Amino acid sequence: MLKFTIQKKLEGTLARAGTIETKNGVIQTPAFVTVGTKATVKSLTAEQIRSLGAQVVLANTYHLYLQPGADVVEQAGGFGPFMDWHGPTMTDSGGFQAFSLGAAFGNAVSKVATGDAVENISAHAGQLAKVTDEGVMFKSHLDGSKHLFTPESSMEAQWKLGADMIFAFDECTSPTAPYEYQKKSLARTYAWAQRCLTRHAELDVDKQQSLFGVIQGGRFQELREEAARSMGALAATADFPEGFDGYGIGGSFTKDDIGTAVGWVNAILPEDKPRHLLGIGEPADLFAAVEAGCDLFDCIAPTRMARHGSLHTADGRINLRNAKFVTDFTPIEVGCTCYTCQHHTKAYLAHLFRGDEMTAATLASIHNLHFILRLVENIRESLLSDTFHTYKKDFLERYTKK
RNA sequence: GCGUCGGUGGUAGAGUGGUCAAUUACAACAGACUGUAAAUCUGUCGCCUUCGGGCUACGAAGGUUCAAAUCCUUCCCGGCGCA
Repeated sequence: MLKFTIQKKLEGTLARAGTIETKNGVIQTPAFVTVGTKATVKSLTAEQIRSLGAQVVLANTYHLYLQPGADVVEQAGGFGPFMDWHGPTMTDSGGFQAFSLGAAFGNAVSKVATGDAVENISAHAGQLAKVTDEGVMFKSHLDGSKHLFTPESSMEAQWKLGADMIFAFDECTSPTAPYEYQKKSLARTYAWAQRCLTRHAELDVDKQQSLFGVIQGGRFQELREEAARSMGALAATADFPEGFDGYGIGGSFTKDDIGTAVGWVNAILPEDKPRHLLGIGEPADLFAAVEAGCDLFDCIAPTRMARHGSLHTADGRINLRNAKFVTDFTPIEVGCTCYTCQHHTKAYLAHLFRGDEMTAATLASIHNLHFILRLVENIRESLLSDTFHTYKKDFLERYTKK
C-alpha cells in the first residue's frame, strides 16, 4: 500500500531523498510530519495546515482512544476526514505515553537528555503508566480510569483511526533507564512487534495501512544495533505475511549523539524502507538525522514552543515575551514568507502574548511550522542538488551563533 | 463638625507584639520545552553584599516595649453613617 522510492543518495553519508506514495498522496522526503495529537494541530485549522504546505499529519492513538474514542473516529471515516485533513496520515501507537505518563510523569526528564542529567530516577507512585510484558496499564490523565494497552489493542485502535501509516506498540524508555532495563525493555518491544505484525495482518486484509516497527535501545550502541538487526529481519515471512513497511526510531537520546545513535541503526536497517525518527524536530537534530539516513520526522516542538512564545529565526530562537519586543515593529523574521510575517509585527505578537490572546498561539504556530517545514524542504533540495554540506554548515553557523 | 471603619511592597489583598523584608495571587523580568499530562512549567521579583549578613521599609510624626506592620497619642488621607 506504500511505495517508497529513493531518488538520490548523498555520497559518504546515509542520507537520501525520495518519495513515499500513499493512497492519500505523495510525500517528498525527507519530510517533517506535523503533529496533530488529538486530530487537531493545536490552534490551527485544517485550512491553515494545508496553507503551510504540510505533507503529513500524525495523530495519537492513546489520546484519540480516550477522547472521543476510536469508534467515534472510525464512524467519522478516520482521523483525517474527521479533522478535514485529506493528505497522508500517521498515528503513533501510544508507546510514547508509556514514557511520558510513566517514567517521565512528574519528573524533569525528557526524551532528549542534556548534559549529564542522566541519573537514575526511580518509579514513583504518581505515575499514570505501568509497563508489563502484557502491555501498558494506563490511568487516564483525563478521569483516572484504567486502560490496558497491548500490542493487539493498539493495532485495533489504529485500525479504527485509519491512518495510512501506523506504528507498532513499543515501550519508549527513559534516558535515565540503565542498560539492564533497556535490554529487558528491548526484548519486550521486540515481542510486541511480532504481536503487532500478527494482529495487524488479521485486521488489514486489504493492506490499507502500512505498519512501521520501532527501534529502541536507548543510548547503547550494542542494543540499538541489535534492535535494528532483529526488527529489520522481521520481513515478510510465513509467520508474518506482511512484515514491516517502514521503521520508526524511538526512545531516548543524549543531545550530542542523536545523529550517531541514529546512524548505528540506519546502517543496519533495510535501505528500501522509509525511516521515521520519532519526536525529533530541532534544526540541528534534523540535519544530523537526515545525514544519518532518516526520511521522516515528527515533533511537537515547533507548535509547543510557538504557544510558549519561542520563535525560530535564521539567527536562532527568540522569545516574543521579552520586553525588547514590545515596540519592535518588524516581522519575526524579515524576508519570511509565512502568513504571520507577511501581516504582523513582533510588537503585535508580543501584545497578543501578554494579553493571553488565542491568536498569539495561532500566529506563532504558523511561523514555527512554516520555518521547520521549509527547513526540511530545503534540506531535501540540498540533497537533490548536492549542496547538503554547505547548506548545513551555513544554516547552523548562523542559527547557533549568538 | 461628630461618630465609625480603614490606609501594607507595581496592583489586589493576607498578617494584627517576637518564628516578618512581610503568606498568596496577578503584573513585571528571565529561562526551560524534541513520538503533546503542556495557551505549560521553573527561577527572580525593597536596596547593598566578600552570600555570613548589613541597611531602609507596612500613610506621617512621636511614644510604650528587650522587641512594633501589629499597642498608645497626634496629624494627614479615604469609605460609610449622623448632622
